[in-house]
Amino acid sequence: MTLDPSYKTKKVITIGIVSELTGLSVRQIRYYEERKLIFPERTERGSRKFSFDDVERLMDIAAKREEGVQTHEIRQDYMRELRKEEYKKIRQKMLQGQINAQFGVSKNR
Amino acid sequence: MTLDPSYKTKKVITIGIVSELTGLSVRQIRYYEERKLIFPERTERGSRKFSFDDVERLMDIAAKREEGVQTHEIRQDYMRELRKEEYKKIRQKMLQGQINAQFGVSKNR
DNA sequence: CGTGTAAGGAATTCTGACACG
DNA sequence: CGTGTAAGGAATTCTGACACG
Repeated sequence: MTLDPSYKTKKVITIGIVSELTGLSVRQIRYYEERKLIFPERTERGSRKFSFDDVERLMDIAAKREEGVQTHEIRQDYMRELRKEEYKKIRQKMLQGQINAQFGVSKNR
Repeated sequence: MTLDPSYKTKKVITIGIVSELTGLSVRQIRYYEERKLIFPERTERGSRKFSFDDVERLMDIAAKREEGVQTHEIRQDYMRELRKEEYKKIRQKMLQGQINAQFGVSKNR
């Protein structure tokens, strides 16, 4: 269970540098946010801040866009992935619950 | 041997955000660069870019400054640390050389 | 749909300098 | 020595809109 290295998820990179890092135009990056493909945070006065995770995701998006995949498809695929992750976690929890129950019963008998 | 996670050393953070992250004023950060305590990179037009490593180092510097340590002392201590690291690496290499020599000899006999 | 661009304003960053101490 | 500040300029970022397609 890796605790977030935090460097990867902390939102600290401005859009200009993200543009350099990804090769995308700032216009494209803003548009992908509008289409809810990425979720930068904002500084007090409204400037976008991105994480390295966002940068990687943008490179992923760029690759898909080059294949002609539309933004709404990219978003749907992404949400499906998230769902799968959720199920995994839930299954994991239920299993853990059963294990705990087993132990609980055998201990209290 | 951990290969640089690169998130930690990549220079992508602007001075304003570093200021928020560290609680230092941009004036202080610029001054510490002037005193050669940190070494940000520059964008094409000259804006400073820092890494998470730099941010951590700045928090370290801030702590020492609060203890009244002067910038030139902080720099000296830092260079001593770097020297020690160097020695370690060299010792390591020499040791490895001896080991290799041992193996070479025994194999060729 | 996805991206470029000009528009106008606000905030950022830069450097060199003066101030205080 | 270490840090604040006002100064002037350049570059960044933001939003909403028009353009093309």
